[in-house]
Amino acid sequence: MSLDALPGFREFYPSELAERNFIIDTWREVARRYAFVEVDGPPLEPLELYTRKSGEEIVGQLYSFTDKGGREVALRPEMTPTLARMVSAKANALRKPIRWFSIPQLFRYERKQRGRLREHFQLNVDIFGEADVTADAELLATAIDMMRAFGLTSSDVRARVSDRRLLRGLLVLTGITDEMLPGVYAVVDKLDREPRASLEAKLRAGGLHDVFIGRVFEVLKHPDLDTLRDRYGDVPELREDFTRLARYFECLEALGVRDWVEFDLSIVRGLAYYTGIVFELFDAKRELRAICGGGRYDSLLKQLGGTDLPALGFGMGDVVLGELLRARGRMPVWSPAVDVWVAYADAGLLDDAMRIARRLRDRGRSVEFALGGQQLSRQLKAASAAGAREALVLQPEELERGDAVVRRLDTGDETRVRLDEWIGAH
RNA sequence: GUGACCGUAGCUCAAUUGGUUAGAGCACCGGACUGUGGCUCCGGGGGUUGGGGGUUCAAUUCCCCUCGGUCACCCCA
Repeated sequence: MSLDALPGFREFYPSELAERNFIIDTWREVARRYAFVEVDGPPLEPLELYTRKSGEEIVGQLYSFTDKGGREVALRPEMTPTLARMVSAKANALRKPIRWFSIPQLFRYERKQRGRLREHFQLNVDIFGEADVTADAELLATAIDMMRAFGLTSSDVRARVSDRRLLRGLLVLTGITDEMLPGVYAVVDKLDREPRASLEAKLRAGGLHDVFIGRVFEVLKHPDLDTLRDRYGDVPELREDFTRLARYFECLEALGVRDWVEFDLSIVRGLAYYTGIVFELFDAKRELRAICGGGRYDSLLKQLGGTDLPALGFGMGDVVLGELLRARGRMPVWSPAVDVWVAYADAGLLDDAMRIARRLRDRGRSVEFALGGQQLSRQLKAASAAGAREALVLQPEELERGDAVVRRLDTGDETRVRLDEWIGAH
């Protein structure tokens, strides 16, 4: 074929679609346990929904075009702006806190890489209208419980959490101003991936004096919470942040996920709109990209021109997660499954086979038979290949008497049955 | 967007220093075993060697361009 699928877009053959469905079904099931309800929005949105504010980072990677009506439109690169609009439109009518999840297919125009395509399915779980840290813990517990539902353990997957308010407070103490913060966040985000020298160079290029640079690294060399508290716990401006984080970990303990989580001040997340506790889930061996990321974005709804509601949420894509599940042997191997194969010894019995298939299908069974008049040995071979558990073998004389043979395809055992009774028992 | 490496049937790979109609295994379809499958044997379809151009008597093999893939960077979901 000369017309291949576009780069970065996937075709799902049966086994691949089965894997995708396994992931999505598990997401739905756990979201349901946590009492989140599912919503969805348009896959195509006005371009301005993303260019207006959101993150300017996204704009360069938008899958956008002009439609036939002259509108500038974009395939959705993320779900949050749509959700923000939906919440704002009915903010007064919706019971708070609003607990929503959605599983949109998202699109980005960028170079394909491992774990990163131009299209993916992403679970979004969000809570709107709750400012208390309990909601932050509930959200992370949901993400972690999903890992558990996939059969992964706390030695397969780790969660790292931080709080942008604490990080900001610590940096402000060192004399960093709000204008310098974005540049510093960008460097903090790369703390464990790049050598210190190149990070310092970046800060310097961002206009920071060496004095500040030294102080920034001084703060960041205490990644664990206890050390930070010992050192900065008495600072009045930070007291609230330490109290909140302590409560956060208490909640995580009560929700049963504490042992999956570690504090890491260097987690800031790329998106500019996060305002509070942020987190990432990643494989413990650090072989793959982040599995999931999220946090609190209290001011986003208002910034997008909607209601002023506190909000928090996370996104989890199917691509990295799928890679991890396969690598850890947690992805079910798909095989076809047919309940009953109706085989006929004589092509003249094909119509009888169809009538019997019809009756079994009416009863909800998955039934297949040879569409072309194949010889019996072919039919049974096909029945095995189709994953049929049993074959109903029709013979002219037996059928005349209302009998048939049921052959179990795994053991080869055969039993003679009264056809009507056997069908009725299904 | 930048850089490096790699492109032979659906998949995994062959093809002697460039040498005739590019082969094999698996998979698929069919035949043999003619009231019963998984084994075995036999056969079949399927490749303008990613595409285009160049060098040569001759290119899967050498050179250039292009497209695609992989990895890293960038950026992030």
